[in-house]
Amino acid sequence: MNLSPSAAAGGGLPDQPASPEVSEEHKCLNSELWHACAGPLVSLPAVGSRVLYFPQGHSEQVSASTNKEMESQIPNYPNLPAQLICQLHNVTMHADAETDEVYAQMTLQPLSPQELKDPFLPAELGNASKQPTNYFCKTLTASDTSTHGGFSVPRRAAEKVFPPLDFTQQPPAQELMAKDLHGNEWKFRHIFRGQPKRHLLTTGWSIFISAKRLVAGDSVLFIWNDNNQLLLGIRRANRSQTVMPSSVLSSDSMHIGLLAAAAHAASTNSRFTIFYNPKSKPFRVCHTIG
Amino acid sequence: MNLSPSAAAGGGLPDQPASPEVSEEHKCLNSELWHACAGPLVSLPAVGSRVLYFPQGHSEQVSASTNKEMESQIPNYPNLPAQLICQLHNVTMHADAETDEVYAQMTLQPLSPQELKDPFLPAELGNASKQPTNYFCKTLTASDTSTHGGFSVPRRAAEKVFPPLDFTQQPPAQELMAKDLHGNEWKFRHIFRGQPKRHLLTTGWSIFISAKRLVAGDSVLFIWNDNNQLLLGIRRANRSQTVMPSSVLSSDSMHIGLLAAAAHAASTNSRFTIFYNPKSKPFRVCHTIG
DNA sequence: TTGTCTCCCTTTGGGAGACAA
DNA sequence: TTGTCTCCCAAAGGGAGACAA
Repeated sequence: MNLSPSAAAGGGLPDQPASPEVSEEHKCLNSELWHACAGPLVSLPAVGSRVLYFPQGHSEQVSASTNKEMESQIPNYPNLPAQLICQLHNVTMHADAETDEVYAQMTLQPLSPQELKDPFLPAELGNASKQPTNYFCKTLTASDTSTHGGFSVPRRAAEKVFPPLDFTQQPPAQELMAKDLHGNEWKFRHIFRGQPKRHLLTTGWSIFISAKRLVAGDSVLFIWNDNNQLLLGIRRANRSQTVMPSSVLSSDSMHIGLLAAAAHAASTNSRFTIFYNPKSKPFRVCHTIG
Repeated sequence: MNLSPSAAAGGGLPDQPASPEVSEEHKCLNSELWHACAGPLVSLPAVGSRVLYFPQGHSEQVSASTNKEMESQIPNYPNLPAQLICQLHNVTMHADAETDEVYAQMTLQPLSPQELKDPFLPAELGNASKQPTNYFCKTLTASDTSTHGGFSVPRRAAEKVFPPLDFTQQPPAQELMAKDLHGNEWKFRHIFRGQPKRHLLTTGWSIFISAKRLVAGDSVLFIWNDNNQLLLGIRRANRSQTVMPSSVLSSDSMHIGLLAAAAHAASTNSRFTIFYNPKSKPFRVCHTIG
């Protein structure tokens, strides 16, 4: 049993350096794919804009997503207001190495009272999330994820997003290459066959399904980027939460870390970094006018 | 492809409640299995004893184990000494849900100067880790982990640890049930066959190997507990580190959380919780005499 | 004593059209 | 239009002894 896409039949997984985390920093994750995966309700504030950050809300969200409960008291952070008005210095888009779920890393800097008095013209006011048009998203059926056979491509989706088939061939078929969020390539046979005729992805599909551990109810989405590359993203259905950082940090440290980092930044007006998971409860970075 | 042990051929995986983390708290992980997995160099301090805790060392260790680098400055914790003399209030043994690697959760309380003056008689001084005798540990070979065939049991190990076979049968064989660190049961066919004769685990073995994602170089260990149950633990070979808590906490928060929790506890003499991973660099909870 | 190989046969599962919702 | 089924055949894989380190 070989779950890696580097296996014979599947697409070639490029050799990974020791730390995938580091390598990911170096290449830019496709913004349209990120937004397509995040969904139409998610928008990222623009760099330079002012945002409201709620440390307590964020802490609760992390707590919920890791299924951890507090074991002891949380220290009080008298310097930590319920909400911080911050300037957004940096946003980078990421995808979890295990699950392909998208998240963003943001560098925030709390604004001093003086800076808050400064006039502020928001450069772009709430730039709505630009959902790409040249894409399709399909929720996987039991047949799509079964071991017998491949993926049934909705007709309009195939016609809109996949390169046109050569219908002089019998049957019409081609090889598709698609890059996932980490830049790994996956190879699929795209064929138009059956009675009645329909578009299917066959060879390569089941390797993708098992490598990404997709099940019926999860969604896949295909999209073309500006660089004429086919991209492939995932939206996982909600399911029993994974319990992530066991054996590394106690839940106390996790909570306190988040609050302490914000408190320290607030008292020194220095930058701090948060992870924004668009899939959690409504996150509390909001656009605001200074 | 079904990787769960609840599948037809394998042992029955008991129904899991929504949160495995919580359920694990309720049952007591077998101490001998924990120590066998942790190895002979690891010993846990006794509850009530005094220990030295090095927050900075712990922080660096977590940093190394998660492959995360700091993105911004760490605040200074003026109240946080380089080492804290603490009383150990609680120790619980755990195993990572993903990897089965053992770790311990400890509740520490920094001692006040007054308490430090109190006479202190260590109840048990450095109780050496009690390695069980009725156990064996084998490093898996390429054959043990290949898809063709099962697990070759070293002869003495099988005779010492497995129930004796009925040699009047031809071939002698029995069914073994073994519980892993999470209490899940795995079923194996134990047979004595071949030319020359040897002990083998066949049916059920490959399901275990793929479910636990074991590879050649990893080790398995079998042990009997007081309750007459066969237990099954894992020691993984060192390999490229997993990058654990991505998309949950920034590395900054992780560092700061650990230090801030210790600093807060130190200044208030309140209890705090740490995770002790015996596999990392020598950890810095040391026995000490008050 | 035990790790690897190869052989044999069962099981799994890709890939096709049939058929029905 | 597309989800599921079944059929057919290729590939994967378990379980056995052979053989050698």
